[in-house]
Amino acid sequence: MAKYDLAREVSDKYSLRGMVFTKIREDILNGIYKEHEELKEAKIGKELGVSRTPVREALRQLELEGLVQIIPNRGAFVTGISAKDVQDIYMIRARLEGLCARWACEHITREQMESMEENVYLAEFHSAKGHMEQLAELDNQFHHILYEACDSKLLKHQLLDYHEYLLRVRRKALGTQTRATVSIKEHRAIMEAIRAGNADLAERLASDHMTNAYGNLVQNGLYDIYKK
Amino acid sequence: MAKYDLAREVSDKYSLRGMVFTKIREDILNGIYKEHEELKEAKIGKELGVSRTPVREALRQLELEGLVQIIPNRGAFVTGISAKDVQDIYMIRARLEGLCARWACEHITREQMESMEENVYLAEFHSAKGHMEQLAELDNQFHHILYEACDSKLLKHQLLDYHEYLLRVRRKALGTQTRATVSIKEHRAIMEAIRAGNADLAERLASDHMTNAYGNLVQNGLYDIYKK
DNA sequence: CATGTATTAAATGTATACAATTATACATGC
DNA sequence: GCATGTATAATTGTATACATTTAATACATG
Repeated sequence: MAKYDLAREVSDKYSLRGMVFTKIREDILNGIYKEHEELKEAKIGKELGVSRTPVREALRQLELEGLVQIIPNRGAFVTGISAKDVQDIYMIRARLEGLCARWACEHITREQMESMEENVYLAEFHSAKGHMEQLAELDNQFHHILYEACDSKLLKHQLLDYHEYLLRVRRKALGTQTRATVSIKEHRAIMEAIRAGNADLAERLASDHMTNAYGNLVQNGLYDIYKK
Repeated sequence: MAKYDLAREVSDKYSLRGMVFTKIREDILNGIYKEHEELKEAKIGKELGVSRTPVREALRQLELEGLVQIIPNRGAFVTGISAKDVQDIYMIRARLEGLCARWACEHITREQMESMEENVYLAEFHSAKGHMEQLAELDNQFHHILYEACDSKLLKHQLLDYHEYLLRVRRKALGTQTRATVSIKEHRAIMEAIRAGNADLAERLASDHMTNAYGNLVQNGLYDIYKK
């Protein structure tokens, strides 16, 4: 579980900078800081009880994450995620999750395979029982296991980026029971393709899984994360 | 030309931090700082005539770029690019350049299309004349035009990242005349597919273009950028 | 001689002070 | 009334000082 945690190696959580980074990041992803809002170093530092230095460093990092835009001598502003951005990310992920599934066919360990199977079983169980709360976390976990299993530091890093970027969007999308049910079926199909070592099938299924998720998102009008 | 420049919007070049960021980045990519070498804030600051503050900020950003690893309370170390990393990047790029070409079919502007055509003509000309020096830059330019034409901020950003990451590798790979000739032919095919609006073909050609480039790289034993 | 420990040195982490830049308010001129 | 210019305030950019942590060294001990 901790093994597939969202925690990123980068930006240690125990330094002030790391904490500030994580805090601002979450506040942006949770909509506490709105699009185009200015993030003033002194104000944030005061709120968190730290000096400007760690705040500055955190903001500079968030710039590279694409969550804030820094205009020299002006300040840091929250860069919103547009509807097109969301669409682009899903299409990009469709390709990359496909590639990830393909590589997982070759590189998945016995332990990871068992984790994945267990994840699918659990999801099916909770879905049948109507425990919707657990499903979001299980969905998270499924993808993290997949990212680990592809055995590519770079691809994993990239997919984690996008995955976290869309956290808010995804939470809402999985709220609808029908999508959750379908999603789990797709997870099972992907899992079985990987277990069978069928790379072509696994790639196609994982890719379609993303396309379908996005289709569901659009269908429910949830594509604009700042409107709903 | 300037329009398709390598310059990144992020990390302004005119602040000290931006300059330090760019400098260290280039020094790593050019092999001046070797793999696992420690980058000490005070030393670098002294060499560049600035204080530790902009150096620190630059290092923290480079961490997110994946070029350095920062161990808390220990220091910043150059993270090398392994042979597997290079392979992974080419495979990832194969997918993403394909997607990029697909989107370019729909979104390319008349002006961009003309730039691309001109680029191919010029490359063919210089190739025939044996002007190898120009080809690397033209190859750069071709891909940058493509990244612009896809009209996706996110995809462009991602591909630029990988593209710059592999700068050194690519320069060497294009050194062989045979590959340069083939590469230009592939550029022409991609260009014509985009002009014809054939998205499926464009995607496949752009994807294969990457696969072939990597194949050439391996064939010439250039995959380990730290050995050769 | 090897090993463990205390001391010292050096590096990073953070806070603060100062400089440079930008935004705001208000006055002045047309 | 509107534009423009200037003074002031606020904010970021950078440098430096201090705190904390880690690494290195010397030395004592078995």
